[in-house]
Amino acid sequence: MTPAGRRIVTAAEELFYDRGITSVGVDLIAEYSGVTKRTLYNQFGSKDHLVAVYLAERDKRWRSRVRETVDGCDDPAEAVTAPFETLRTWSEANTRGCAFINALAELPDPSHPAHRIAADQKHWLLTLFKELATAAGCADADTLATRLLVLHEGALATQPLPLDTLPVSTDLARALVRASTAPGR
Amino acid sequence: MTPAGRRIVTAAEELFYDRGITSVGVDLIAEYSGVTKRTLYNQFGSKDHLVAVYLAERDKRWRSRVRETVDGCDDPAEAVTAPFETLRTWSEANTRGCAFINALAELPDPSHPAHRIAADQKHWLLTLFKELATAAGCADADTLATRLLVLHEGALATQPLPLDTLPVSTDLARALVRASTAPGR
DNA sequence: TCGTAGGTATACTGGTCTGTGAATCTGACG
DNA sequence: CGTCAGATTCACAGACCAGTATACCTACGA
Repeated sequence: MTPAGRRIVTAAEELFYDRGITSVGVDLIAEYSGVTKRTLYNQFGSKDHLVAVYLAERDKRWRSRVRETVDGCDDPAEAVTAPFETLRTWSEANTRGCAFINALAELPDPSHPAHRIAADQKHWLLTLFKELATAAGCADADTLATRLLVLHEGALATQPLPLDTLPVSTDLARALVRASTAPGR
Repeated sequence: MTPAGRRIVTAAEELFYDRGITSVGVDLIAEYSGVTKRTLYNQFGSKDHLVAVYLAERDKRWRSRVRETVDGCDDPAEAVTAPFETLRTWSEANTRGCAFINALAELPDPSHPAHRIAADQKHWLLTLFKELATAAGCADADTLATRLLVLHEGALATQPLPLDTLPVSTDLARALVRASTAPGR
């Protein structure tokens, strides 16, 4: 990707997330990234494609943050709930909820690439939870993983509201992991 | 509200939810409800106001459905998770996630009436969970209520994705209620 | 030295959007 | 019969939007 292309994606990430995809026009993105609209179209071809790149790039950044947090855990049981810790720091700069759920809300057409990207992201997180739970020796890793995903998404979805759900979600997630690794079970 | 006004709101409920607020123009709503655009503006003044009415009306319908389900429960412990049962039947005709979360995604301006309506809705559900938990004699009703809310919103948010999270969420919700009313605690 | 890729500058097309103006119609109710 | 609110008809303003056309500039590598 050319330097101009990179600047465009950076601007798109900020504007699309903060103001919504439909509300942000290509002219604004071009102006914001100090680039001509012609360049934007030479690089990405269409707004829809730029939206797809924006989501894919954001997904990539988020996954590497999660991976970092997971790898920074000594205890395998602690690692299972590492994505909740990522969410805590991630939320400091991202207070408009989940970019992928939001994108689905704005782009109802199921054939839009955004739908595949969003589905892939959630599926990736579910699989990660499964793998981490299995590695930590949790009972019924499949159910536990789905439970953790629901808690994660619930905390993320309610983030734009004045409810402060993350601490409670994280606590419950840890309790579930603890319970499924308890010697009694 | 005049008969025409009611038809407009009905059309708006369907179109806004299924296709997104920004993607649906007032012309489409007018055509869909068999009414002139002039009438629409005479009744509601602006699209933003119509959006607010749409959300308020949907909220009203949903609350009465929840109340019905709650009132249909014999066991107070069963009543605590009644909103999850409502969500099950509600989801049969509403597969695009939460209309309020979606509205926040599309309307980033915090001064838009949609924000207040959405916040009120989630706050109402949280309070309901608290009341029901207290009535059922649950320990730590406040924390339990927040946990249930997160599960509810998580199931709702992941609904547009191919994940089938509702059964697992409902099971966990019931288990949490059971645990907090156990004689041991 | 010359071609080419990446970028700039600017004007423009065709369409859609929210919202308004002005005149007319219709039916219920006093 | 007269009034008036609700509704229709239809044209139109003004803004914005995605995407295109054309011409030009610049740096770099064969």
